[in-house]
Amino acid sequence: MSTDLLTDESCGLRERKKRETRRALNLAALDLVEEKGFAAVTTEEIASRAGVSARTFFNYFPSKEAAVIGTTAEELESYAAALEEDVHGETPLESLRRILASMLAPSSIDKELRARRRRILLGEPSLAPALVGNNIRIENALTAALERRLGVRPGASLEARLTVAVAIAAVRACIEHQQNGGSGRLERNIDQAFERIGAGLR
Amino acid sequence: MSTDLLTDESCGLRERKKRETRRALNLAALDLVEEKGFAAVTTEEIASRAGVSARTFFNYFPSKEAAVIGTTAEELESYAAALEEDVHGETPLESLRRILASMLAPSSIDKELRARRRRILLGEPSLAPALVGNNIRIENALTAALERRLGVRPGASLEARLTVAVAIAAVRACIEHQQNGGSGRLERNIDQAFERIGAGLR
DNA sequence: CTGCAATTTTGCAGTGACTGCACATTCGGC
DNA sequence: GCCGAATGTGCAGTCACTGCAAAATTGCAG
Repeated sequence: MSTDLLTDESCGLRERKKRETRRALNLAALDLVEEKGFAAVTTEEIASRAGVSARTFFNYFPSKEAAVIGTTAEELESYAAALEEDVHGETPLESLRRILASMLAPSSIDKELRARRRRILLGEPSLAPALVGNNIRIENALTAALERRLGVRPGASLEARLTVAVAIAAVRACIEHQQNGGSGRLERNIDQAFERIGAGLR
Repeated sequence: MSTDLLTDESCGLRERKKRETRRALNLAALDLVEEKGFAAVTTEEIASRAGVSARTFFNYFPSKEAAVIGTTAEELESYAAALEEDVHGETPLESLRRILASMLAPSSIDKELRARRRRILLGEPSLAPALVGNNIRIENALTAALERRLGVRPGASLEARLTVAVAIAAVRACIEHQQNGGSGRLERNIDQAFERIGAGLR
C-alpha cells in the first residue's frame, strides 16, 4: 500500500511509458532550471530535451511551474493517508512535522529527483510564488485528511485548516530563511519552529 | 505621517493624474472580476474601461493579478511601520493580529476599494494562488520590520520570519475557511485563530 | 506665453505560456 | 490481424507581458 511507485503495474506498457515520459520531463525541467534559471527556460526546451513534442508537455503538466515543483496526485494522496491514520499518541502537529519533513528529505523512492528538487527549491527565490501556489493543493489535501482523522465534517471547524496552514507556513518560513542565507540547518530549524508553535507564539 | 494618501501632494497635476489612473484601473479590474470572474477578464478590457491604452496598464501594474489584489508599496510601508513601533505591552503576535485584521477591514481611507477587494477575495477561490503570491511581499516587509523592532540583524534568527509567516497563514486559513462556506464570521474566526496560536497548537 | 526638458502615454512588434481541435500513432484485448 | 481507446502531435489561436521608439503631456524657466 506504500511501496507501489516503482513496482506497481509494470505489467502495462502504456502505464510504464507514461511514467517514463513524466519522469523525463521532470528531470529535463530540473536540469534546465539548474543550468539557466527558471525564467530563462521555455516549455519547448523542456519537451525537446525529454524527447516529446511541445504539445505533449501540457498533457503531463498544466504549467511550467508544475514540471519543476509540482506535487503528484499520488504523492498528495500518500501524504493525506499518512496524516489520516492516527499513530499511537502523536498529536496532529507532530504528525504534520513528520510528514512535511519527509517531503523535503530525499526518501527511498526516487532519491535523485527529490534531492534535485530540494536543491533548486532552496536556490531559486524566483520560484517562491509557484511554491506557495503549489502549497495550496497540499494544504487542502492535508486539511481534508485531518478532518477525517478528527471525525469532523469538512469545513465545520477552523481547527484542522488552521493547524495544517500553520504547519506548512512554518516549513516555508524555514525554507525562506535558508534562501536568505539564514543560520542553521534546515531540519534543525524545522524542529525548532514546530517546538515554538507547539509551545505558543508571542 | 499616516493621513497622506488623499491630501498628500495634490500640488502636482502629474502626481494626481497618476493616482487617478491607478485607482481607475483598480476599480475597473474589480468591477470586471465581479461581473465575469477573474479568468474571463483581459487586461485590455481593464485598460479600456479605465480609459487608457492596453500598454499603459502595465505601466501601473506588473500583472493582471496585481490590479485586483496588489498591495501598494505605500500600503506595505505603512504596515511595516505599524509593526515596527513597539506599542506599550503588545507582543509581536498581538501587533500582527491588529495590523493584519486592519488590512481586511474597510478602513477610513478608500472604503469602497477595500470593501470591494474584500468581497472579491472571499468570493473567488481561483484567486488563491495570486493571493498567496502577494502575501510573500507582505511577509518579507513585515519580517524586516519585526526584525528591526526586535533589534536583530536581518535573517539572523528564525523567530521574526516564523512569527510573521504563521500570523499570515492564520489569516489566510480563515479566509479559505470562509470561502468554503465555513462557520462563523471572519473577524471572530481570526481572533480565535490567534488565541490558539498564542496558546500553542497541538 | 513660449519653447525646452522630463515624464508619461501609446502603438507596434515580438516572445512565450497555454488551449482546443483534428488527425496520426500506439496499445490492449479479442 | 483488428477494433476501440488512450496517447502523441501539428496547427491555429488567445492572451499576458516586454522592449522600443514616436507622440503627447506636464513642469519649468525665460
